[in-house]
Amino acid sequence: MGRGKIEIKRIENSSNRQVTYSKRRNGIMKKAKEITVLCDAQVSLVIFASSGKMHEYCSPSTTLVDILDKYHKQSGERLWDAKHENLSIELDRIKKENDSMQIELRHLKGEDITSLHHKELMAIEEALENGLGSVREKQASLMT
Amino acid sequence: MGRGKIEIKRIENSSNRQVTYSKRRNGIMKKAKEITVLCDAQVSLVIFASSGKMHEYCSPSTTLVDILDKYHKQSGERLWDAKHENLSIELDRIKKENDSMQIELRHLKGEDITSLHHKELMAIEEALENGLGSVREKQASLMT
DNA sequence: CCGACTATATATAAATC
DNA sequence: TGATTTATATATAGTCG
Repeated sequence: MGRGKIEIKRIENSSNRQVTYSKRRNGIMKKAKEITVLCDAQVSLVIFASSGKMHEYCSPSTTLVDILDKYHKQSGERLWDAKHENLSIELDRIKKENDSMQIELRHLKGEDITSLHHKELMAIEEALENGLGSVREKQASLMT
Repeated sequence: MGRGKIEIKRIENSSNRQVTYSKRRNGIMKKAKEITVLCDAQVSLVIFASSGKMHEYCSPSTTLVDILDKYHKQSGERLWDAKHENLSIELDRIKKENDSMQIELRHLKGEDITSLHHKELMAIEEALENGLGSVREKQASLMT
């Protein structure tokens, strides 16, 4: 709708794309407001430009959270739970990583080693000797 | 836009309202798809009719969860509940703990120590000596 | 890069089937 | 009712300052 017809495909010229983006964004926002008023609908509209900038519209009389809540109920899709689950999984993973580092650290400090066997102790001893070697070398170099 | 101009206020005739709703809903959906393609934007659009029926559009290449996640980051608004927020705070805390343990481990292994000063090196050296002492003592006791 | 300005393409209100 | 067809209102692509 304009001087010339355009195909609906990515606008390659980046400044044209930006201009079209902001014009059309305004257009959609306006339409969203209109349908809200004309048909008393509830609308939530969130747009991210490729630049990462965000714009949103949400009908007055409601909030994004309300709309998502209704969405949640209607679609049966568990938006929150899914998000929640991902976080918990990551938390678990990192906690495990944490635990094993903590054990390694304790061992290197000579703690909690009573239950270790000869082979494991040898490995720790070697690691400590190597570390000590590096540190002493560094110390020496600082003495110039 | 049509045979007659209309004011932007609630359409009182309910069947007209319904008709206008579905026409305009289609229009907005189409516009949303177009801006997505033309300007590679990411769009999430959720509409509830007054009847309670829902319609949604979400750009391909993304999901509502992704968009909400970005929304959350940008707006700083608390879309997620308190429980969720706590999880994410804990995750951050544990990640930091993780990082500092990783650094400590590296130092004990003699890695990444070039930027350390004498005092710090001394502390590490002492820790290593202590560890080595404990480990060797344990080794000796195993030899019965 | 912006806003203002058209000429045209689209969307859609009302009419019609 | 609901789909299709107009006649008109709007949106907007390209242009200019």
